[in-house]
Amino acid sequence: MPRSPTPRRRATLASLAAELKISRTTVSNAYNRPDQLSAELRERVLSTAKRLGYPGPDPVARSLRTRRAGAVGLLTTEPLNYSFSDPAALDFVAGLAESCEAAGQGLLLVAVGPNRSVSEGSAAVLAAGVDGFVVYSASDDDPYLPSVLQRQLPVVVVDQPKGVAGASWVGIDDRAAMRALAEYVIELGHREIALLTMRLDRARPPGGPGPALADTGRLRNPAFGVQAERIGGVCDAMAAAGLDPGALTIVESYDHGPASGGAAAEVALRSNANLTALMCTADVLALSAMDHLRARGIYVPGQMTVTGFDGVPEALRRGLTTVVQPSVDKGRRAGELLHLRSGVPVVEVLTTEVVRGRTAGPPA
Amino acid sequence: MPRSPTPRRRATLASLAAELKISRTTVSNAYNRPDQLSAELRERVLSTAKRLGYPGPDPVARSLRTRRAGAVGLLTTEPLNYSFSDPAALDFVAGLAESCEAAGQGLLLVAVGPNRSVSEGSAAVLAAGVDGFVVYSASDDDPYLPSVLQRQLPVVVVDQPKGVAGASWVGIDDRAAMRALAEYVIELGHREIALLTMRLDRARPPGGPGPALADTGRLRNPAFGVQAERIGGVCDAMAAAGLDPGALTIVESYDHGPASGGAAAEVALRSNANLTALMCTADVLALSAMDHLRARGIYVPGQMTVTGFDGVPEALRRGLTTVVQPSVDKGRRAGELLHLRSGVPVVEVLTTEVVRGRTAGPPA
DNA sequence: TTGAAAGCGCTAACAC
DNA sequence: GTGTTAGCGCTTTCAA
Repeated sequence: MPRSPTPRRRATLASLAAELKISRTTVSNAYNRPDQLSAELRERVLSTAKRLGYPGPDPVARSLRTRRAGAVGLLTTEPLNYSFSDPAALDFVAGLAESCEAAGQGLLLVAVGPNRSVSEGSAAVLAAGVDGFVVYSASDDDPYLPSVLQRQLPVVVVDQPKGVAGASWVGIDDRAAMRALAEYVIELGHREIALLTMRLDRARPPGGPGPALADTGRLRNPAFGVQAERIGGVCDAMAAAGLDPGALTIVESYDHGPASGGAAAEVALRSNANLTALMCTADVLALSAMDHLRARGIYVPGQMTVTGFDGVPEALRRGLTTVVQPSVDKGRRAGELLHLRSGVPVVEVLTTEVVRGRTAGPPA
Repeated sequence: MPRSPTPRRRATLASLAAELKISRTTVSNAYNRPDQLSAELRERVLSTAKRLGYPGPDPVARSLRTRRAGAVGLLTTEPLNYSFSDPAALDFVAGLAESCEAAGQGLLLVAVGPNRSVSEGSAAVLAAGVDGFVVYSASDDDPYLPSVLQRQLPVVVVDQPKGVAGASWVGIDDRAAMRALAEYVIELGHREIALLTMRLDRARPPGGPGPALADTGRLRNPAFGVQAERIGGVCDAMAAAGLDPGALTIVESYDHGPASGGAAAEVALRSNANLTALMCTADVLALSAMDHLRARGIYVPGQMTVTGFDGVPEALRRGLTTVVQPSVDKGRRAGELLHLRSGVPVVEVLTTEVVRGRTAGPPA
């Protein structure tokens, strides 16, 4: 079965030039600088290319020569379906993708995840053909961060960890935002408050897979700064109101599935039957908690106040009282900082807004 | 401000070798073949590398030399947040990412979207440093497909278009699956049926942005084969039951936002007040339609039967009668076929299952 | 165990 | 408008 002009060896720019008896430069120009040669010659080059099955300049070779990979690497802590199951994370990626697209850059999802060992993951980071990295919401002790830094490429950290030397940072003031929300809850009259958080540390807590009362050790030294900040914000508000932050019931949800919030709410309720408010560090947690409360016949906000964090569409639709943060902008901004490649690390704090929905009211 | 050993010029493998007065081969081996040199020497190489700030072999140069980019390109028709807003698409990407990860390959989201012109998008495809492409659910006349093919790399098409020469294909038998579902609906006694579809063509329909009764022209020659197949499946079932497929009310939803299904349902109801069943070519459409019906006080399934397609988690949770397709597997399989790089195009049809939920019943 | 030589395919200076 | 030259940084025979 003769397959049309398939030379045994793939055509290259050089072979095309030889065929046409012109220089490689001219062929290169035909692709990259159309104005540098006559239209006829260019046409002749392009048509010969088609005839020879030359696919155009090899991207890798070009990258080597120009020192630009044309892509941005995205490092996420969690496996993809996991991290993207949170609409806020998805919005972030969408924003990042948008800015990459506008800059003509690809977005490389670096193959790091639970299927591979840390050394394999590091190898993937070291082997990524990119011009810079975006690190999304990693723990302070993320095992891949050192490899990213080793590359000596521009890095933008989103959300956490804060203070990575030489890297830009984009995020929000989690502590202040959460404090503002907590102040509102306290103002409503709540005194018995529980806080449902996402994981505080990379290491699994001892007590099994489900949500559990947060371990003091984990609370004291959380690897995920964002959670720590949000907890801190609630404590700040309590302290400012003359309440004892130590009385706050904190439940950590290590794995986040669609029902984690409900399970965490259950743990909180069991731990303290007098609770009147459930504050959550993520909307997905709050929404799930609300579902659970409804199933248990606990009315929101009449019997229980529930708040979230993020401002994902479903939360706003359902009237959740929450902090809205600009997730898409975060992604966009992160990309822009990378594409700027000014070299100077930038810290950018985006604004948030407390949205008073229909899920917070005075305690019964 | 003296920044630690920052040579004016970035260290390279060659400069490291020169510094150590050993050959480049040996340095290369220190990174790639630890067994090819003594542990001490390797240690010396690595520590000198650290001292000089050498980040390890340049990925791009290595790719040029080894002829392997170490990444797979993913071409999606829709902008990211758009295509990922469908959980089925997200599952697909998760599956693909998983197989890439297992193969140690990165996943490059190619910068193609509405922010860039077609020629810019094509340039991005031509410039992507990848070893192969996955094309996800593109239209028959997708403007980037030719560029993908031009690259002469392994290609796996997912869902549509079918029959791309030289490319593998992974998908399901949409027609048979939809037919089976329609047979069930007809069997229940439904005669007045509407079908709500996703977009049938890349070009916007004339009648404005919202869902509209499908244009005959678009129906006759849909650019999105999957929709065509699913429509065909319903028609097959009707014809087999002695019904006139021409009586089917078809509403096309060009843009899909979270409320599109409801809007489409409204169009269908207005067009035919006697409808007793709303079949949808996607769960997201069906779920939104159900919300709309509830808001209108139309009881499902008592007054209206609703069916979906895909089997996304929320649909199953809500008891939607639908076709479950293995979206994650689709992604995984697509990746595997690419990593196989056998060269021989493969066609792989995954199995589906009709799930009889709580949203289909006999007509009132 | 190490080294020398030979490119991978391309583009950027610079000359003509 | 076109060609010549010189690498980009690396790996891979092959030979020592």
